[in-house]
Order: sequence, then C-alpha cells, then structure tokens
Amino acid sequence: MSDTQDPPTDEPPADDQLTGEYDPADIESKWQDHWVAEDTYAYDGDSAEQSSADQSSGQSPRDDADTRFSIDTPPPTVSGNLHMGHLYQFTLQDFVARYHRMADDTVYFPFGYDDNGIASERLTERELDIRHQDFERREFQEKCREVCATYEDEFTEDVQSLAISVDWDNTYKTIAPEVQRVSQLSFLDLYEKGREYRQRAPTIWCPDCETAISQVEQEDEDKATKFNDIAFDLVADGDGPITWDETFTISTTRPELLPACVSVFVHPDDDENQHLVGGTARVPLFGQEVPIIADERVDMETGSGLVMCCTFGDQNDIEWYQAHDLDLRLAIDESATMTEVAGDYEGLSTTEAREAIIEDLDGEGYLLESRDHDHTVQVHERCGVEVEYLVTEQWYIEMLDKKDEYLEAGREMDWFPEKMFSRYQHWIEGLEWDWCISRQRDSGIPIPVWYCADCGEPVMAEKADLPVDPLSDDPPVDSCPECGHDELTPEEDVFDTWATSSLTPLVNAGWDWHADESADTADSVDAEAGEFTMDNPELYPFDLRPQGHDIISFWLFHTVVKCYEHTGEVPFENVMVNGMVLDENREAMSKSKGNVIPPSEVLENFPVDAARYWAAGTSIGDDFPYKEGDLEAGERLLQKLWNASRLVDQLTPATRPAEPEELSAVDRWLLAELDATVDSVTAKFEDYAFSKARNELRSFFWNTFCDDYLEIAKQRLSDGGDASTEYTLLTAHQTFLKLFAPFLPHITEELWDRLAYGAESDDGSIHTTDWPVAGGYEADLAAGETAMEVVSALRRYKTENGLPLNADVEHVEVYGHVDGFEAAIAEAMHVETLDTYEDAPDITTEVSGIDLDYSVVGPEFGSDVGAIDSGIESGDYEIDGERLVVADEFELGPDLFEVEETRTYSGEGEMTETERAVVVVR
RNA sequence: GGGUCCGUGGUCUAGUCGGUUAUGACGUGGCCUUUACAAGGCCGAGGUCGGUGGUUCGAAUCCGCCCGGACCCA
Repeated sequence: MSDTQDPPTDEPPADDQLTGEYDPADIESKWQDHWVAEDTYAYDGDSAEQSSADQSSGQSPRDDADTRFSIDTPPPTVSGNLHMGHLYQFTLQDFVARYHRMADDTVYFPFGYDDNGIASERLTERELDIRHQDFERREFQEKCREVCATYEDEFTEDVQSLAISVDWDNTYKTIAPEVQRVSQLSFLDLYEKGREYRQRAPTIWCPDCETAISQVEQEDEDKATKFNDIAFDLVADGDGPITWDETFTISTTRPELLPACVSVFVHPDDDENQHLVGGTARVPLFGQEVPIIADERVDMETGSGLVMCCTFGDQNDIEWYQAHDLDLRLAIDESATMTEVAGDYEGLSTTEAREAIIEDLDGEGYLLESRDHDHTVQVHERCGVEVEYLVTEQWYIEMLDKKDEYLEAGREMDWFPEKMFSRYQHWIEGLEWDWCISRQRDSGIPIPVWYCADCGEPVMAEKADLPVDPLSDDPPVDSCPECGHDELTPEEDVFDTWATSSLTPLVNAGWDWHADESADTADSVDAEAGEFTMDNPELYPFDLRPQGHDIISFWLFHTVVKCYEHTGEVPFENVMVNGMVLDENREAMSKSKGNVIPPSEVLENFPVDAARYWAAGTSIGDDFPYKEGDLEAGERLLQKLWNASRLVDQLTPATRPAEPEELSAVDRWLLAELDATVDSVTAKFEDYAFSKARNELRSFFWNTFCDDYLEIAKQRLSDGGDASTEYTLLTAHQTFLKLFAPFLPHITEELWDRLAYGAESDDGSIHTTDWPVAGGYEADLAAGETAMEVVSALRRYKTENGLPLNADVEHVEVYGHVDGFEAAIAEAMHVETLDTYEDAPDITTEVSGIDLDYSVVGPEFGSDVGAIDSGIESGDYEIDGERLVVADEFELGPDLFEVEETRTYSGEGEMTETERAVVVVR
C-alpha cells in the first residue's frame, strides 16, 4: 500500500452523501489493498479461545469444528499464467469462504503454490539458462524456489486483484522444506503401515521423459498407423497335424516388438486355428521359437484372429506373461532404443527399428500386407509420447486390495454436484495398477531411503532428520542392519508430484511427527519413538475440497487414499466440483485453438464484481461459456445497487431508528419478503447453489425492493419522516448488502463504509459481520401481492393510454383484498381517490370455459378425464351450485375446477383485470 | 468398443421422483425525459423442451431406439 493512499476508515462518515455514478476502477483496487493490509481475512485460530476467556464453557471453542470452516484449496502451478479457469474456480471458492466467514466464526482459506513439478523445473532452467543435471538436487531446488518466488509474487497479486479472500498468512509452497518433510514422513508412515513395496515388475514407462509413470498419467490418443500382416512359420505340431510348410498370419501395428515375441495366442473358440494350439512357431527374422497357446483374452475380430505376445507391448501382454509364465525378452530400453535382444537392430530407436524390420520382412517375403489403420494408443499426458511397458524396479503404494474401502470413503463425502461421485467410482472400479510413486527424474522430492549394497535391504531415513536427500545426506546407520555390510547406496529416484500434492490437507493442518521426549533419544532403538500430531487439528477433516472435474482421479482420489491411510479419516466433508470455462462457442479454451481470453483483458473492461457476478451464473459442475453479455448484466446490477443505495441514503436519517412498536402493512410485507429471501439465499449458499442464490437475490433487490417497495417508500417519505418506513428501508438495505457481499465484495464494502454501517464489526468491514437471519416478520403476503398487481395494472393503464407514470389519476376502484396497502397504492400511483371493495364489481360476467385442476381430477377420474375434457369442450356441462356436472355423468366438486369468465364492464371508466383483483379507473 | 452426463425461444439458463398456461437473464420491437437509476421504467414478439416410438387420462419430466455433444475407461 502506498502512503498517499488514505485508509478508507479515515474518510468522512455518515453525512458524506452518496453522489454520482459508481466508479469501480479506483474503488475496487482501494479495497483490495485495504483488505490485504488489514488482514481482514485472517484465520482467527485463537479468537474464539480469547472470547471465551471467562472459562464458563468447558470445551474450548477452538476445538469446535462447527464454528470453523476449512477449505483445502488447489495449489495452482505458478509458472502458468492466470487464466479464466483460475478466475472462475477461485471465485467459486471465494463465494464459499465469504459466506462461511459471515455465517460461521472464522474461515481457514489458505493458498498454495505448486512449484514442485516439471513445469517449475523447466521454468527455472529457462530463466537461469542452466541445466538441472549440473547441480546437486538440493542446490537446484534452491534455485527453483528463487525463480518461482518472482512468479509467485505476480500470481499473488493477480489473485488478490480478484478479491479472493485468502488468508495470506497461510500460504504454502510444495517445494518448501516443510512440505518435503511432510511428503517424506508420509512415505515412511505408509512403509511402516505395510502399504508400500518396492518391486521389479512391468511398469508404465514414458520413453521421452525416461521415467516410470502411474496409470492416472496415461491417456488415450487416436493415431493413424499401419497394420502389418506377417507370416509366421510353424515348426512343430499342435493339437492337429500341420503340413510341412504351413504358415499363419499375425497382424500387428508394432513389428519392432518381434524380437520381444514370446508366444502366440489363439482364442479357444477359434475353430479355424484350433489345430495350432500346443504347437510351436518361429518368429520371422529373429528366429526364436515360441509356443502357441489358447486364451480367452484374444480378440478374434482384430486382424487374423491370432495375436503375438511380446514383453511388453501392452497391458494384455503383461497379463499373459504373468498368467502363462512366459519368457521375458526385453527388446526396448528406457530411452526407447532397441537392446541386444533385437540383434542387428540394436541401438536403433523404436521408430527406426519399425521401418527397418518392415523393410527386411518384405525383403524376405514375410510381409504379406501393410494397410492403414486407426487405433487408440496410450500416451503420457504430459508429453503425448506413446508409453512403453518396461520391467523396472519401482516403489508402489498398494491400492488394489482396498478398492472397496476407498470407494466407501468416497461415499462418505457429500458431492456437489452429486453426479460427480460416479467419476470417482468409475476410476476406482477401473484401477488395474497399484500407485507407482517413484520417478526417475533428477529433480523432485527425494525418496528418503538407502539400500545395502550387498543384500539390498532398504534403510529408511529417520523421521526426526527429514527432509533428507540421500544423494547428499548420510544414512542414519553405518552398516546394513540386516547383513552388516558397511556400504549403503542412496536411492536416486524422486516422488511422483501427486504423492506430495495429495497431502495438502495434512500440510494445511500442520501434520508432523514429533519425537517422544520422554524416550531416551540417545538410544538408537528409541530414536523413532514419537507420534504424529497436527498443529491445527480443528481443521481436519476439511469442510470443503473444491476442484475441477478433470483431476478427480489425480488429486482427489490420491488425497483420499493418503489421508485415509495416515489418519483413518476421510479428509473432506464436502467436495465441490467445478466445470471448465469454455469460449463463447462452447469450446474449451486452449492455446492451440487461439481462443484463450486472459482475465486481464476482461478486467480491463469490466469491474471485478461484474466478473464475479458472471462466475456465479451457472450450476456447479457444469462447463460454461464465457459471454461478455453476462458481465454487462453484472455491471448494470452494480450501477442499480449504487443508485438504489443513493436513494435509500437520501430518504433516511444517518442512523437507523429503533424498531417502531407498530410497523405499517407495507413495511411488514417488505420485511417478510426479506425474511423469505434471507432463508432461501442462505439455504442456496449451504448447497453451493450460487446461481440460484444470485438470481433470487437479484430478483428480490431489483423487482421487490426497487420496483415495488422503493417506489412506494419514496412517496411516503416525500412528506416527511416516517419511522416505520425509515426503519424498514435501512433494515432491508443493510440486509441485502450483506447477502450480496460474497458475490460483490467491493461495492458492498464501499457502501457499507460510506453509509457508516460499520459499527457492527470490529474492523468496520461488511465481510466480517454476521450473516443475516430472518427477523420473523409476519405479514399478509397475499394482500401485498395483490397490491403489487394493482400497482402494475395501473402502470399498464398509464402506458397504454400514453400517460406518464407520474400522471395523476382521479378515481380508482379496486375489487380485491389489499388491506393496509390502500394508501401505498394511491401514493405510489398518484391516485386521488382509491376505493376498495371485497366483492366482485358491478359487471356482467359470462362463463367462457372451465379450468380443470388436473392434478386432482387426474387421480380421481383416471381414464374418464378424456370424456370430461370433451364434454367441457362441447359445452355439455352445467354448473349446479358449487358442483360441476359434465355430460350428466361426472360430478366434480368445487376443488376440482375453476370457472373461466369473460367480464364485460358496462360502468363508467376502464377496467383492468389481474390474477387476484379487478381495477377500475374512472 | 464399454460407461457417465448433457441437448429447453437468436444466446445462456430454471424447471426433471409426470398434472395440461415452461422460469429468468441477454438480445430484440414499441411506448415513456419519472425529481435514485435511459446502464432506467412499462408493454410486447419469440419455444410443438434434439428426433422418434412407447407407458399414461395426462410426458420437457419415465422407458426404448436414433441423432448430436462433452467427459471417463478400454
């Protein structure tokens, strides 16, 4: 904050009349700076404790989860620019945070920066023009932190400029040593709980990134390729006799895997090829002889119906390899280069080898046909390169054995929208791999383990020492505890970034391990005695996890798994899943399509509050398009709010008068409508139904308050003060400003401040006041509604007769129930004499039809409804007192129908009908 | 190939455990300088609820099929 900036609190209070138009540009940034400087959104972890210092209650409010609302925010990658998705997502979170800050005691709304990933590694290399390989890991991470810090500052400013009410004292960075400690503690804890293992097994491998990846990181991609029909020679009989020179055909898209071929499979139902089963085939060019085996997993529809199994071309190959105990022939190495198993082709890349092998197969007459083929391949989501399946040694978190438990954990959370649970469910149901958490990257959070150079026994770091880097730190023991060998080699691998990202609830709650101080720490046996604790246990489990639907399988699922294993509890009460922002043609915004709209461009043209109004405009979970028109609607609302507030300010005294003993009917009506709005909007906020809350609130403000009530109030107050009206105006105004505050934080704060409503909260901010509750006003709502209909009928009368709306009307007769509203109608519509009658007016009526209430008639008359309908249609009915008799056959009670009448008014003046009243202007 | 979700005036959207007249906003046509607001007020036009078949007295709503779209998993 600059010192030339006057703190808003120094501005002249009460008598400073609102003037002119609302100018968001200056006002919005003024408040953004103010909120940050004043820590308006600080998590008040201790306040409840202090306020209860009288010790009257036994339980510390700090432990009372009901008064605190905690949100586990998604840490964005800092190297990326702020995009509309961020704006949308942050704003939705902020609606929740602001609502609960007012409705509950205090809100924990932290902010994280995800800088522990490949993105920030690459950013650092680019910025500093260095290579991470040239540095020790810890040193390089130090540089990452420095480079990221600049970007984080920028990001922080961007987020603050959206008025996201984050507690800026509670931020974290995933690369920070504290977080690395949590990540490594998690690893050790899961290892001790027997949930982790290290295994040499087939792994999903990205040959471009040269690392193992997990199932969640691979995705589908359709690719065009060639299907090659290759002849295999038979060298031994199967179940049936073969002729001496018999061959069969294998169709494959991956001929470079021929050297890795270990068997051929036939479907048990494949009658044509059944005689081959049990026989032996020779692989062309490479010459290895492989068994021919029957297995149901063969897809008879693809290619020749015969398929080769290579170690490993796809996941099926792995299953066959394990099920039939096949040989292992690894023809491709970590960098997608052919190995010595590939003989002459050794050293070629897989793509080079594919071409060369096809050429040679063709040359030797083994290639029967090569045709175009479209198929789906698995690629690494980060780089788009086709994955391979390699046998490597990796660390895994066991998950497959607890699929049911994790599914149950998902069910324990409340999902908004509910349907998003099915994504979680399907992901778990389709899980086929345990979670591979080791990555062969140079940078990342190190796996804190060493291995005995002799027997391979893993030696875990000690919890008290974390974070460690085995590459530069010494192991906790001098020799192998298993065999006594004195050489220990450090683990070089690092964690999958999701292994850390999945710990955000624990990071936020201050999860840590503390040595048991009573234990003799000098004794190495007891050095591990201690316990896991949380600095802020009241936060956990978190009330809300907000996130996008695209990372339900990545972030949410892994977080549930990890936190559940560590704490035995599901980490979240509620999950709010937001959709994606699309462009105005409903297409995803992407750099490649060139349809990205940066928030900065939007905010140059529109106030932040208008952008927030737009963000509140859709059902949670739905993707939704960016439309400039919606922001214009928000902008108009701001102007209307400003102007209406200006009028309220002009009409009322500086301070709200005490509630009068007797409120007039109009005032009670407005306050009762306000009560209904408060209840309804509150319920919508509780359900994360922002769009409905927004629209209902807007409708109350614009239609009920401005169009109806304010028009009446200004006439009533034109003759002088009236405590009932003044009280009502100010009560309603303050209440709906609060209701608007989560959506429109700037303008509501400005009005709250300018109109000096601020005495209620310590810091004068509307955002720390209490959320409104209904006042329990009772009113004749029907009379109010009828009165509003009459007003609108009179407006219509004036419009249709070309009269200005403030034209005087001499005499109006109202036939209908408008008790208590007579004067209000007359004043608002400039009526000199207004007479009301409860009974029907002196008019001639003619029955023009019958209106059936089908919801009652249907169940009662069932299939006779058709006959009744046609009876009424043809006029074959009579009204017998209160009953309706149709076609001399069906008798309908008074609740089942309404008589439709055409009224003709023969008296003096003009008649207008509304739903509940008849209005005659004379 | 399997699954989930979705399709409502020109645009976005409410309504969806069935009840006949489908909500609102934006846009659009007309009228009104009304002393908070013309970025306003009032009045209109505009939809056979993707198509089709069925269940039912009655379907935007339930069921089948088809078309179109999004996403997830092979």
